[in-house]
This record gives sequence, C-alpha cells and structure tokens, in this order.
Amino acid sequence: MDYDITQYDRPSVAADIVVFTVRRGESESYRHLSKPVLSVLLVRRTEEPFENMLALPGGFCCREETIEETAFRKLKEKTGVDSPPLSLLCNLSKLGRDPRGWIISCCYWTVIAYSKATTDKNAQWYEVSLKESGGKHTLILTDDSGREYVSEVRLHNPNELYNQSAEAEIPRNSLAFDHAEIIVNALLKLRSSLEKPYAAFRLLPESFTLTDLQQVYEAILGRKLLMANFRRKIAPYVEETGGIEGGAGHRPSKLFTRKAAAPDHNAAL
Amino acid sequence: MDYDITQYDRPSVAADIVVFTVRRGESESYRHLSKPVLSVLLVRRTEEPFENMLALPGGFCCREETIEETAFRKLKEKTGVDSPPLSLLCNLSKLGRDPRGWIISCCYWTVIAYSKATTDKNAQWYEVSLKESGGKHTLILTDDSGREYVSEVRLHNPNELYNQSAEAEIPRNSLAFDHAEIIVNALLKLRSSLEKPYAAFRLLPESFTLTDLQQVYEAILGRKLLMANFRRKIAPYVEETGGIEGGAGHRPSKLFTRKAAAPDHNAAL
DNA sequence: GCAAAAGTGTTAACAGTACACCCATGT
DNA sequence: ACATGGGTGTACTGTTAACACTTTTGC
Repeated sequence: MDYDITQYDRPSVAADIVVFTVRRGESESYRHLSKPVLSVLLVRRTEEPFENMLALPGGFCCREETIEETAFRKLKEKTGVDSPPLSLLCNLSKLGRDPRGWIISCCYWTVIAYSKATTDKNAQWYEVSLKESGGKHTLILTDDSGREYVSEVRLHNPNELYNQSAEAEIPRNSLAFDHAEIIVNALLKLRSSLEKPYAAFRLLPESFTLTDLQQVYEAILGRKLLMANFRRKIAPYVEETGGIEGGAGHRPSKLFTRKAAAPDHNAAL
Repeated sequence: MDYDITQYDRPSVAADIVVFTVRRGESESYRHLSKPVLSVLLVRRTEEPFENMLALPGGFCCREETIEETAFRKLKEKTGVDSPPLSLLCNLSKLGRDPRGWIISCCYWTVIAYSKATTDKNAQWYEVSLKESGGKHTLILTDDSGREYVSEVRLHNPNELYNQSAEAEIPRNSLAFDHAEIIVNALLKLRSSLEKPYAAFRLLPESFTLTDLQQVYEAILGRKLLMANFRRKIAPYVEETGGIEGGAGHRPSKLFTRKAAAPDHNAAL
C-alpha cells in the first residue's frame, strides 16, 4: 500500500456515547416500592449546529489517545464518573450529517450506576421510553420537570446502519443530528444484552435483592416480568449473601451478590 | 462544542474487511459428495510495514465517501465482486499498531458467494480453521498449495476489544498487524450469526439442497450437525421449489429457496 | 387482620439433542 | 445388491411461560 499519510485529506473523528442508567423514584407509601426508570444522559447544545437541542455527550479525538479514551475523557468531563467499559454501537460517516465538515462519529454505549454527580450542569438524565407500532419506533424522553421530547425513528438494518451514501436527512425532532436513532439502537442492544445479567449488575450495588434486579430488567425492557420465571433465569448468576433487607411493610428480602464464578463471567455486554 | 475543524490534528481512517466464503472441493467419486471449506480473502503485502506478510484487504478513506464505501471500493478493486452488505466488527485506534502514524482502522466482516474472479493476483482465498483449547485460540490458514500459516490468538473481551491504550503488541505470527485476532473475532461473529440462516443464504445459489445448506453451516461452525435436527431448525426459513437434483449415486434431493416472508427477514447478519 | 411483596411449586408448551429407521438412486 | 446420502419419526431433555399458592413482615 503506497500511502503517504500526509498526502491525503483526513476526516475529523469524534466519539459519541449513549450512557444509560436506572434511577429509583421515591416511595409513595411505607408499603409500596418505588419504581425505577431507565434514563439516558444527554447534553444541551450551546452552539450551532443544532443549537439548544438535546444531543449525546461526545467530542473529538485528540492525538495520543484511542477513540475509547476520547469517549472516557468526554464522559468524565461531563459526568465526573469513572469510565465504565464501552461497547461499540456504530460508525457514522455519511456526508452531510454534520454541517461543520467531514466528520466521522464512532458511537458507543454503556451503563453506569446512577449518580447525581454530573459536574456539567448542561448534562442531565432523561427518562427513556420506547413505543413500537408497525415497525415504527417512537422515542420519548422526559426531563425531571416532566417535559417530553418525542422523536419518530425509522430504524435501518442494525448491522448495516448508515452504509448508504445518500445525503443524511436532518431529523425533524427534538434531538440533534441522528442521535434519536442512535439512542434507539443502543437501547435495543442493551435489551438484547440482558440475556445475561452483567449490564444489570453494573446498575446495582454489590448486594441487592432479586426484586431490585428484576426491576432493573423491567425498566430496561419496558415490560413486566413474572417473578418465578425471572428468578429461575438469573439463579445461575447470583448467590445469597446471607443478609436480609427488612423495614418495609411486608416480608423482608434476602440479599444477593453476583456469583464470582458465574457462567460466561467475562462476556461483554 | 467550540470546534474548528481545521484546527486540530486528524487521524487517517482506514477500512479493513474480513471476507468469508465457502468453497466446494471436487468430488472424489460418483457417490461421495465434496466437502465445502470455509475460506477468508487475504492479500500479500508488497510494502512495509509487514512486507510479504498476509493481511486483510483494506485501504484508506477518501473524501466524499463513507467508511463503508471505502470498504466496498477496496473490495471491488481486489476481488471484482459487487459490494455485499457489511457488518461492523471493531474500531482499532491503539497507538503504535501501525508504524506509519496515527491511523484508525474500522473493521467490517461479510460473506460472499465464491468466485475465482479475483482481479488482483495478490488477493487469494485461504482455508480457515480455528482450534480452541483452554481459552486459547489457534487460527490456521491454508493456501491452495497446502502451505499453512498458524497464528496463536489471545482473545480480548469481544465488545471491549482494543479499548486499552497500552502499546499494541506486534504479533509473532504470519499475519500483519493484529489481523489474526480480527479474523478470529469475525469468525466468532459469523458463527453466532448462524442462529439465523441469512449469512448461509448469501453463500448459496437461489435454489439449493438442504444438504448444501447444512454443509455451509458445518464449514463455518467447524463441526458436524445432525441432519434431522438441522432440518427442523431451518425449516421456517426455506420452502421447496419443486425442483429435484439427481444424478448422484443415491436418492435425489429436493431443491429449496429461502422463504420470501421468512421470520426476521430484514435482520442483519 | 390485612395489604404488599417475598418466595415456591406445578403444569403445559416448546426447542434442542441423540438416535433409529426407512427411501430412492446409479452403478 | 449395495453403498451412499436423502428424509422422517420418536423419545429424552432442559428451558420458558403462565398461573396458583404459601410466607412474612409493618401497620
């Protein structure tokens, strides 16, 4: 390959990260449990293009760092959290998707335990809900004051996403760039990753009740699960700590941890 | 984001493609069937770095094209085949993985029906076999004259591949860069994609016998399957054409096509 | 006692596995 | 006839889904 690295045009390379968490609401009474909700971390853009619109956190690669390190660095800047492992989602390189020029965006997704410690006031958690009807997806994001941001998303073939060269369509919704579609795809990957409970473990403290775990699943999957079946399914991955969590107006729950030698322990999300 | 696109250093961006095919050997007698083998398309490097070593086909992105188009173009140049859909495998951005400079490589994988029409004599098909023992993987590539290229591969966590910043280790095997590890990862993805038969369909003509299909599976998975079980598994995805393939020294087989309205027809590989 | 949630058992349906058996053909 | 592969049935297993039921707490 006769390639002089300085001879040709080079694109700018950016990393965008879809960060999910599951937050617990407040209890309504001494008896009822609170309902956890799935949320995604977004920033409000302060400049053109898409000024004032919501967008995924991200930024441009600098020399001497890998794309993943760019993602880690940007995440740390905006949220103060330490870098969780990232999973690759897609590469976006359509011309015209960013009016600033020739920009390639590498998108990753991950989950982190909830923390209010977002050092950047611009970054906030938005509740996520996904509706599906007849192949069409509707992404609904809700901020803490109840304001809704609705995006209609037409899904491309997940693994063949964005490999057409047609001019990128500017979306007509509340999110910058094609970020609504990215979030939906990340959510679908997160959901299918729950075949194994490792992503859920990252959202919980060291010891947790099986109901906690189930509620994380339900928040992510957006539907109720049957307790008996759920417990059988995750049984190989957890073990009792011996601890008990009581104090609520009903039978106390046993505490569990993830099993050290769980099957496929090193599997990625 | 206050970013002037011209202000910062930018990396070169390349696409590398792992192209698999399944080739039929020749029949040994009028009675025996030929055994298909899984193969991967490699080029022999003609320049430094890694001169004379085997490498994945690929090349650098030019302006006005997406990364996938780069992959398509390079594939066309080297094989003469038209672009099959690509699936994203990983992004490689470790410093030091390419001595020529700051180079990010986006790796894709795909399968194409076998054709000898490789316009570039440098590009050849190599038989692939993967051995596993105690978490270690051994990739064995064999060229048409029987010469073997063996690579020991220590697999990283698939989805978290290459997100460490440590200097990339130069592999001590027959393949350039970290391409042995990439091929192994692509093969594992191809294998898991066979839960659905769409990749296998791409390797066969419009109509095929169920034994053809099963042999494609066996070549990719590297193990024998039980006929009765295999047929039940793929039954929802195929339908009889009415045709018959005879002429061999045994009962003739029915011909099948992929069912038009197969379940998950639009699913990616 | 009672509401709420923790936790267990039972059943039917389904998918995956292994194996045994018969069928149709060209030589 | 016979070797070879095409093709089908069946029994065993484990997983999943649905539902019914019991247990334990705070008020």
